[in-house]
Amino acid sequence: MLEIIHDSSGVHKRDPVRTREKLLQAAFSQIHRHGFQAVSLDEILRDTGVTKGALYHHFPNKTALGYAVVDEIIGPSLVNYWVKPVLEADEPLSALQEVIRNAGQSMTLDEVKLGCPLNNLSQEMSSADEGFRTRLQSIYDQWRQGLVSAFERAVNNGQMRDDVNMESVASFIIAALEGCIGMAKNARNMQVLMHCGGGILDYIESLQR
Amino acid sequence: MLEIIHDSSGVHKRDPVRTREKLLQAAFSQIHRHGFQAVSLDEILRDTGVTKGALYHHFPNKTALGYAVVDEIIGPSLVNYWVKPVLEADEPLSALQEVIRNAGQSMTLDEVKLGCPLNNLSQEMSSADEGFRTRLQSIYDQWRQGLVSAFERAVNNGQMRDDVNMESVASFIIAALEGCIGMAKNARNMQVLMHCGGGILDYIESLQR
DNA sequence: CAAGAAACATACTAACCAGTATGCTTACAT
DNA sequence: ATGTAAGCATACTGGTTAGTATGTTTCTTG
Repeated sequence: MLEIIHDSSGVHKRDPVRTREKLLQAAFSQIHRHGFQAVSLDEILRDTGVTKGALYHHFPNKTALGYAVVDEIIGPSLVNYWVKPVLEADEPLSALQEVIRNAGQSMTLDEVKLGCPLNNLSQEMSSADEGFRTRLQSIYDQWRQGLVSAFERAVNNGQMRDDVNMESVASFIIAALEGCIGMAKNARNMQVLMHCGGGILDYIESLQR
Repeated sequence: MLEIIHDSSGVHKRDPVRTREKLLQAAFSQIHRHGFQAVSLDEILRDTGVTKGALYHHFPNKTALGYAVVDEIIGPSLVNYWVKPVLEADEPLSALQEVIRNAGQSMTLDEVKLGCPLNNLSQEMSSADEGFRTRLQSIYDQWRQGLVSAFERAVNNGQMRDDVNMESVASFIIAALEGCIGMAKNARNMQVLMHCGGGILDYIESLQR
């Protein structure tokens, strides 16, 4: 009666690496939108066209899928976007300001509404699941340590004041950034993001010498 | 066979006001710990000893209970703790610093682990339920407007620089505060809270004249 | 090419949870 | 005191969800 019209090739090619990647991406997207606990595995399966058997072949349970999203997507992309450019720059403070400005300008309202994946997950899961908390914490640690070593270079180059506690400054900047995005997310307002971001830029400016 | 040993008086006194209050408090506590969506109504009923019939007599559904927690508990307590003292003080900037210092010192590690109820709920619910978002946003608005009018007084008294955008400053301070608490919550670490808080205090100091 | 393992597919289960139906009890107004 | 409504109690329902059981197909390797 009904022809099989799916997969035009007529052949069921298998690509376990790609299947796993599709699951990770769909899971990330869903988690970003709804939070980990509110995510339905069935929804992920619908999004990807993968079946339950395949999902549970690649991941032992929902939590493991969440961990993989943190380790393989959220962590690397944050380091890549926020840490690496600052770490590699000749003028770390200016580079940091540039990254922040760039984020503020390139972010769409839709992205603002979703908030920062790292902060979202932290707030949701840190008290519910220790495995999430430690994984997310290690991302924050990388971020902070990246800023600190960038600051050390800036001080050595005579580009930055040396009368500040670099750990404190790094923590404060990260916290302020997450706070700004969270604020703008709730307000659904780009201007709030810009206002807050401006405060951070001013603060960083005050570290320059 | 089995005597009724509960309620020693032997009489079932009714106190609808108190019943409602118990539900609100238990709901607040559960929401603070687990987030709104993860809260089980059955758990609230267990905590309070109230039955499902009573709960649904006082609240039409779970969402309405959540709204009431925001309107009647989270909002008032935030205004009372963070806004009123600053609004009434002779020296608003110093008063704000004092409130922040006080919060940092009086907060226990357990409280830090739970995070800020306002921020927790915002991050969780702002994209999931518009009713929550607007209610929480109006709390943030009260806070911000409170700070702005405090700043206006400070400027008029010659206690504060007049070359800053007060809305921006207020937004930035609130965002930084929430960011700090969120950071410390995930780190489960009082020192992180103190470091970040120190950054905010320094920033406020830079507004003084 | 055969055999075993990896990769998937389908159907099912058990638990949980918000919400409902229904009936009983206390309080209050007339 | 009595009728009526507010306040509360209990049992149930329908839907959803993570996870499992079991079978089938594709791939790899000797």
